[in-house]
Amino acid sequence: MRIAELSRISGVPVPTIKYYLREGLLPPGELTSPNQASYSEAHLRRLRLIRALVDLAQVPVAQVKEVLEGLDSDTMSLHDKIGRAHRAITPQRQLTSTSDAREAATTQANALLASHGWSVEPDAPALNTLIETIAALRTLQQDHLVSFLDSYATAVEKFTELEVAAVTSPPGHTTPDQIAESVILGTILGETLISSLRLLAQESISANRWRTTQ
Amino acid sequence: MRIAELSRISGVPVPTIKYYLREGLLPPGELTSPNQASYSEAHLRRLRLIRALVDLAQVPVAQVKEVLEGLDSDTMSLHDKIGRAHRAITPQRQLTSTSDAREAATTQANALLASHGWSVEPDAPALNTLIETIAALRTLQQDHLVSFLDSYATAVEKFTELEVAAVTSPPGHTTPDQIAESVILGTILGETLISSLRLLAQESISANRWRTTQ
DNA sequence: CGCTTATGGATACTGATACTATCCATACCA
DNA sequence: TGGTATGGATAGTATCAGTATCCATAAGCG
Repeated sequence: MRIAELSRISGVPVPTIKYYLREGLLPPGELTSPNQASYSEAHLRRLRLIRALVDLAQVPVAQVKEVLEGLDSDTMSLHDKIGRAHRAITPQRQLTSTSDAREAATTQANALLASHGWSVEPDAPALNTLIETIAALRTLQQDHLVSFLDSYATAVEKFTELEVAAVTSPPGHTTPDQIAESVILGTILGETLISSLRLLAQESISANRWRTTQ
Repeated sequence: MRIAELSRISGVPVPTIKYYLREGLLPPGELTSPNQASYSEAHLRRLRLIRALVDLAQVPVAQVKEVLEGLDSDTMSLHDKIGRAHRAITPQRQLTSTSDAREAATTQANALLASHGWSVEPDAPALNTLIETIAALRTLQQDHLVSFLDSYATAVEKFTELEVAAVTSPPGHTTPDQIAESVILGTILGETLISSLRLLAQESISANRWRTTQ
């Protein structure tokens, strides 16, 4: 198919497709002549994947590129591909807390990891976020939220087990490529899914509880 | 205190504080003379709140303003304040799915809400996200993830109950203002917290399972 | 065959966002 | 009393995610 059809089917404007091609998010079409290329189903699928990450999961275009390069690699382990995806969806946050608040939060975060038997790299992107968030909540005197961390972690473990189960026992497809794509989509779009479910649950509970009170 | 001290304690540059003042995120200091103002502990606290929302939760500045205006309102119900916060952290997403995929996803989303007894407004910001995400996952042939939606929702309910408990039975403070702030922080920073915990759990499980395989 | 439309590739432009930088008249501080 | 800080206003900057324009060529139609 040509670019106009790709655009029509996907709903993505032609200039935007050209932009993704320029940025290397989308591999070039197969050239049939110097200024004519044909795009395949794989391009359509890739384009849809890009839009899901950009529009739904709000992943910056440059990070989407990183994720896709990981997906396309055939030397990288699945664990490393997941690491790339994690780095892509975790914004680099500067250290905003004071050093002693940060130290206390670090201790608490490490204790939490240890008590749940989670072993992660000390420079895991999410670890910094966790530490900074704990520090911020403490500084803002919201310690009660922090005290629920452990229960949060327990509930989160359930998610992750579900996800791993969903992905390692897939119904039909089983090529490593497809599994990798499932895992990455589960990681990234799963976030969007959980977030929206949480907000919906909150809205429902909140409506019952606080609609009339101040 | 003066602006230099506010900057020093908070770690936020003076020009940035001025920017927040201009944008109305931070109320003006009390003028002691035409070009001299003094800032209080309340300003420091508000500034920290702004930075937590902007830096940690990645809420756009314009949306932070919305949230704060909600917090400061004394006529708005807590439920409406939460609604503002939800709108602030849910990006307005254009409809990207085809209309029949969207229709199918809508049906499924509504069935999910019904089966969990969640009643939400039909224009709840998160509902659109949920629908679009389901539609995208189906289009990308990731139905197995969709089939776990129900278990996700069950796990999410636990979160929300925990959060409501954390907020409605606070240890010390109980003024409506403080409760509102706690709820909004729980809603927004809770998202950041859960997200980072999920990534950490994933990394740990992934390391054990997929470090060596492809 | 000729004419309109589409295409690939390159380059330039745009609008939004979140700051930074400068200026200036005044005020505090040693 | 002179150097630094301040409030307020205005202007400038960097980044991001597209859009727009151009051009030479190619495809499709009559």
